[in-house]
Amino acid sequence: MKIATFNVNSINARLPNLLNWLQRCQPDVVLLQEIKTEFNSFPFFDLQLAGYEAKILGQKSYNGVAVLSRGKINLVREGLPDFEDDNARYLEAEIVLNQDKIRVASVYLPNGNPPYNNPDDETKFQYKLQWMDAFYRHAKSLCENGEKVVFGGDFNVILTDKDVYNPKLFENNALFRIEVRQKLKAVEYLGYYDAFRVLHPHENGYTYWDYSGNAVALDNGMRIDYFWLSPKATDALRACYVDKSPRFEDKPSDHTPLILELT
DNA sequence: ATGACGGTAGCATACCGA
Repeated sequence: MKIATFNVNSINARLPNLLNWLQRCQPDVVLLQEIKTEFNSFPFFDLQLAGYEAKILGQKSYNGVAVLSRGKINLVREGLPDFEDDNARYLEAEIVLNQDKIRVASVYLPNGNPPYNNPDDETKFQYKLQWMDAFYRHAKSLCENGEKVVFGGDFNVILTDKDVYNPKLFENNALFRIEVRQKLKAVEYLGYYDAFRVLHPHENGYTYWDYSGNAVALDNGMRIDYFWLSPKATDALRACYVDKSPRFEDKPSDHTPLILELT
């Protein structure tokens, strides 16, 4: 089973790029982030023609997450439990494919940096920390039932120095501050595995390059998209790798897909 | 310190992003 996570930075702006990539990659399940649209303007029909059913938690202009699958999708929850959230950032589903059943979630963490015109405003950072606490609590409740759980998405956290091209530049950035790294580490200590890092201890694994500053050519990237697997899912882990190809196409997202293969 | 670049809303410019 091939599962992908892809922050598309608007599904409607990205549709040709996304459809070309689906055709090449042929994933069974796709977790999308930043679809930036509501139900009524989501391209269900184009995706159906490409062979995918879709469940979405949409939002106009910002955020928005989706789960695509070639098999049946049973919606489990929209948003994190016991957490009031104005933003569409979490969608959990049960996928049944070839008599295999897994729980997947498309996850889009808050960025957490202050607005440019108010650099001392910590409101967004506090929201990010609260969001991560709610995610931790939910991840903890799921790790106790021993099933295959796959959290995939844009976690907006640079875990270590190795996960960014210039750690010094990001010292005070909300993606790299010690508070968020500790909170994501805490999820790992619950018993979840960072699928890419398990298999590739030395590669940088960048999944994001800024649009500006010739970042792709200079490989000025960061690893902020992850698959976090429960122990049962990790037992089935066969491969995890970055597919950089969509980043070189016309009108790319600033992220590129991370691919997971389970036996 | 600022801008580089891109998307959306909605029509000029503000907001968001990582």
